[in-house]
Amino acid sequence: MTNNTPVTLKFLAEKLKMSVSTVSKALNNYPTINEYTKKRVQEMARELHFTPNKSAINLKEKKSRIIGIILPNLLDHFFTRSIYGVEQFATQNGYNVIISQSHDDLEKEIQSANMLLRSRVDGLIVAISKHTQDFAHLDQFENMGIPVVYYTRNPSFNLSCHKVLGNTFQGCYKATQFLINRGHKKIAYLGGPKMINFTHDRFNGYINALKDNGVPFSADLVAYTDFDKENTISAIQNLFDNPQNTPTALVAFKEPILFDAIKYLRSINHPNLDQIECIGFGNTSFISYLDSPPIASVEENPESVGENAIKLLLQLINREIDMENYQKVMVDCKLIVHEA
Amino acid sequence: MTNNTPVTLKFLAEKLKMSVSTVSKALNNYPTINEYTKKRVQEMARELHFTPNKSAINLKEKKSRIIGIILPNLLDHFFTRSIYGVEQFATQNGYNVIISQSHDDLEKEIQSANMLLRSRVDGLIVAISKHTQDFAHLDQFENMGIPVVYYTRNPSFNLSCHKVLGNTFQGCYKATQFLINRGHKKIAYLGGPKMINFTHDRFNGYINALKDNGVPFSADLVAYTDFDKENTISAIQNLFDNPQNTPTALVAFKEPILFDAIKYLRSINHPNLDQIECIGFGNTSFISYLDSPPIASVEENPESVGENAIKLLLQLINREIDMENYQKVMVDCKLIVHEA
DNA sequence: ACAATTATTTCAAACGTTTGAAATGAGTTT
DNA sequence: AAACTCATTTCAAACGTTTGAAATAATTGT
Repeated sequence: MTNNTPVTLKFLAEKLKMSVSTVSKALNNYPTINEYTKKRVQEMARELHFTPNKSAINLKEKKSRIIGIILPNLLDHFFTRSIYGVEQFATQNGYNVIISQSHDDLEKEIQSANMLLRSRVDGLIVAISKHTQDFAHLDQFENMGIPVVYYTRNPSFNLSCHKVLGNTFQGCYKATQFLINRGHKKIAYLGGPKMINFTHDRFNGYINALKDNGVPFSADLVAYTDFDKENTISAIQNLFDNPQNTPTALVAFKEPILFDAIKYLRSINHPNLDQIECIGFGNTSFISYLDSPPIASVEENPESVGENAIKLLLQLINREIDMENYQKVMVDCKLIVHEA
Repeated sequence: MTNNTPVTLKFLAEKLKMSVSTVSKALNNYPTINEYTKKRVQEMARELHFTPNKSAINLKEKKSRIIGIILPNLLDHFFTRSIYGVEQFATQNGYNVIISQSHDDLEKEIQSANMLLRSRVDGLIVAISKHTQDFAHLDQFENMGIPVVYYTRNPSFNLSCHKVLGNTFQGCYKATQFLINRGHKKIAYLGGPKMINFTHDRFNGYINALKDNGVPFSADLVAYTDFDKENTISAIQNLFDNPQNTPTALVAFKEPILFDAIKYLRSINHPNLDQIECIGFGNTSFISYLDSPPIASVEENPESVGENAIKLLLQLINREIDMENYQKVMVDCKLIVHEA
């Protein structure tokens, strides 16, 4: 049932014995085209299943109505949820989205960037890989006048770029404050990989909450881990190695890390485990299945982060905001207290 | 720092004082072009950051080197993992991937299909929405000579399409067999939404394993649920409502459903909960955090499903397999027994 | 009936590439 | 010096669309 001649404007024009431009204008509902003509053209187009060729349109219009997203991976629910926000708003505004995973690999990120550049995306939203230090592959876009919005993972030192971030400082502050309010004095902080910049923002939130409440800070109560399990366990061992002076609460960088930590403490039958209250970033749906769930979660509102990123990007694309007028948008976190 | 004149072949040609075709051929490494010329062109291209315009190429070549994926959503790890397989193999073969979520909404699925059609994807991989009964929006592709591979969720009644499926019959058979081998006689089956076709394949796997082992079947031991929590609970109530004649094992359609079930049984303090052995489809990473984890999981190998889908699709695109020669590929499931 | 006005359609160029055919240029051979 | 090679470059058309300007057709006023 395969058609051999593709259905193009030209083909329609020949069928209808009129010019290509009339057909084009009729389909695009130009006011100068006679209503009856429009009807005939549209009917024929429908009948023959005419589908405009986007490549041709892009070429002519010099824009693709595609926006690109580069992110580390799709297995992290933060990112998949953020895409939801992007896609929703993009589609509403007539844009399509190409998602490309870097798998936290710089080489792959460069490849993704190049392919999106060749595809002439109208704008780019990117969460950089763990290893991105050099930004040549991303700067290309701005050099070609294509706006870039960094979201979540961004070059922290660089002020000359547009950013949309979770207000992770505030999230960690809230979490710490919450634990202090519940009477905890020895609150541990388990941070994430040090090269991810907001590890430090969270730490600052933690520190500031302590300070503002007159709770003394102790370096013994701070440890770091990457997402690796063994690493987490040894960090936890450091934090909890002193049985008579053990933390009573824990703020963790991300829930999977927290779960590993809790699991470990259970496995060694930590004496005060029941009294330890934990909070992690993420608000995973799986929490409801855990037997000793965290007392609360820091909800980072990824959909909102995504939505803010695409909103900003569209403003840049439409030149409603000047590209050199660098924006920084912060999305608040919300502390979700889980029912007992 | 925005360039005003875009760097095109023409622009390079003018700079180098040669014709557009020479530049094009030089960049594409034509043998008729002088080596020194090639060097000069390539150098200039690099220097000016020339990026070929994919829309123009697509238009000329009549192919996009893009393959489209439509799937219900990205929150289900089955799908995100399957994408991994697709992307990997696609990239290796010079194809890019556009992912579009239907959110299990038919209208959205139709929109996605149309946009991918306009983008002139070279092939389509699709897992249909729960509500897809009519396939006009997907048949369009085949009518235009664009191959379509259905994966996982597919029109079960339709033999005239290419399919890549998890061998869900075999997976459920294995799970049931495993439980029988462990001495269970009263094994419950908790199925998924009836409109998802492989709900029935799994049921058949269950039934056949019972039959092959001479274990009597009882309709009381079968219940269905969609992904809704209340629904699951009432299904579980039906299965376990008779305290003196309760199942000793359970095979569940999908792990989140299983987790809801277990959680409910705990919440009512079901007397024999400790003896009940459960298996679900999915092999979620979160299992390791559960206190009463399933004894085993049916691993559906989504990466492999994805990889098989893209492999088949590429063969169809390259006309190595005739489009009318409908293929059906089954990917085996693996039973993963969790350590105690 | 003829110009003037308005409605409608068509022309033609452009977007950035690719590619077979034709042209050019530099050597060779006679 | 004419004729022939061969290497290299250029021409020109094509892909499918959009759009301002020009052309044509239909309607109105006088």
